[in-house]
Amino acid sequence: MAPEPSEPPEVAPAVRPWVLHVDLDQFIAAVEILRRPELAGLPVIVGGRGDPTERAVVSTASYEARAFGVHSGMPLKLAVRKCKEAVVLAVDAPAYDAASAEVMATLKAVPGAKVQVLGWDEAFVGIETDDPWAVARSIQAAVLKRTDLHCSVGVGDSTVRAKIATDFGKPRGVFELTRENWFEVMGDRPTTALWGVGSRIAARLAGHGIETVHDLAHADESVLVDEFGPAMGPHYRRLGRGIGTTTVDDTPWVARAHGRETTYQTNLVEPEEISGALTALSEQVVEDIRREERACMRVHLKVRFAPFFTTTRIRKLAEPTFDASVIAATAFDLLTGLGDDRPIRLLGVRAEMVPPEGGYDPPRTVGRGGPPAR
DNA sequence: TCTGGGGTCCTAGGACCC
DNA sequence: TCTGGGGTCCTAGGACCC
Repeated sequence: MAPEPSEPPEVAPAVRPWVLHVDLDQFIAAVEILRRPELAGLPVIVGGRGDPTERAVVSTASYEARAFGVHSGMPLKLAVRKCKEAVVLAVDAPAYDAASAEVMATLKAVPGAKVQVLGWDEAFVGIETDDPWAVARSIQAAVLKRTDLHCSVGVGDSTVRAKIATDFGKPRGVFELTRENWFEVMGDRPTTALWGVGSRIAARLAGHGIETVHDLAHADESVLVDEFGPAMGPHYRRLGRGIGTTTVDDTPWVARAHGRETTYQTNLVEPEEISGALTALSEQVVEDIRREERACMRVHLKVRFAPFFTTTRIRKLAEPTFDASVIAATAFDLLTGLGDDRPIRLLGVRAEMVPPEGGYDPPRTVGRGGPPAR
């Protein structure tokens, strides 16, 4: 039994490892507004080729456009219907690559920081400090000074908590989420508030009466194992408690695969145009894997038939290859094997590459965010 | 309303081997 | 005739994230 202290101890804050999650505010829209200052304050939507009559979705909307109910992932046609006065711009990936590189270089220049890049506009920063808020503020200032871009920072004692904290800080703010305030902040929120729980998982959890983060944290582990398996079941319960890795992994990211996919403005029907499309996609994929000098060992075909049915097929190749015609022929063969002659809206070809010497270690979860390796 | 394009990882079940 | 138990590899499919 701990004695009651007569007065609170005056202790200096200890130096501890912290995880900071840095997330740029409306990144893509912000980059566009930087080079077209006259757009500041206007509703800006970036998506597709900038033509709202085409099949495309919103990549990012400015805060002004979001006020109209426009958000990422929304069909462009619907977005402009909601916000008729919006300025619609084409996606310019090279511009965002360049801006992103500046931001990440700024983060890597923070003394003692380990940086794990998660995407164009976000990264974990691991740092040992007695004042994570001061570090967060200095990062915001440094990024703004170098790139004219604003960011929000989540401060946490795990990657999961830091990542989730950021949203509460947006825009341009800092928010801290730790073991101390986790349940106070998150306990009553729906499970979808967790990084890695989407609508499908949430629905399966709800089937067991698990609706909130608190419910998940205190759920019967055997129920979760039965529903989700021995790896994912316990993982979801840990997620509900905000428990995750406490270290930031700054080893360079190694891609497992490269793929290209295209949604056709008019559906494909003729075999010749289908095989032509697969050839074009395969050639693009080969450009990417040649750059990495890692051959294709498995071909993934993705097909979206009209009106809206998507399926994938995989085939391992007898020999690793850089030959686009082999990849295209394999994809065509997989497509033929489906025996489905409905018109095609989308085709995708992905090349899974030969792993580097010694395999993938450590396994990375970039772009997924969540489940533990192993 | 009508749904992009880039990724990663997990599970289940069948084939096959010892 | 009835049928083990362990392991690996492969494919199909699902789910999630930015």
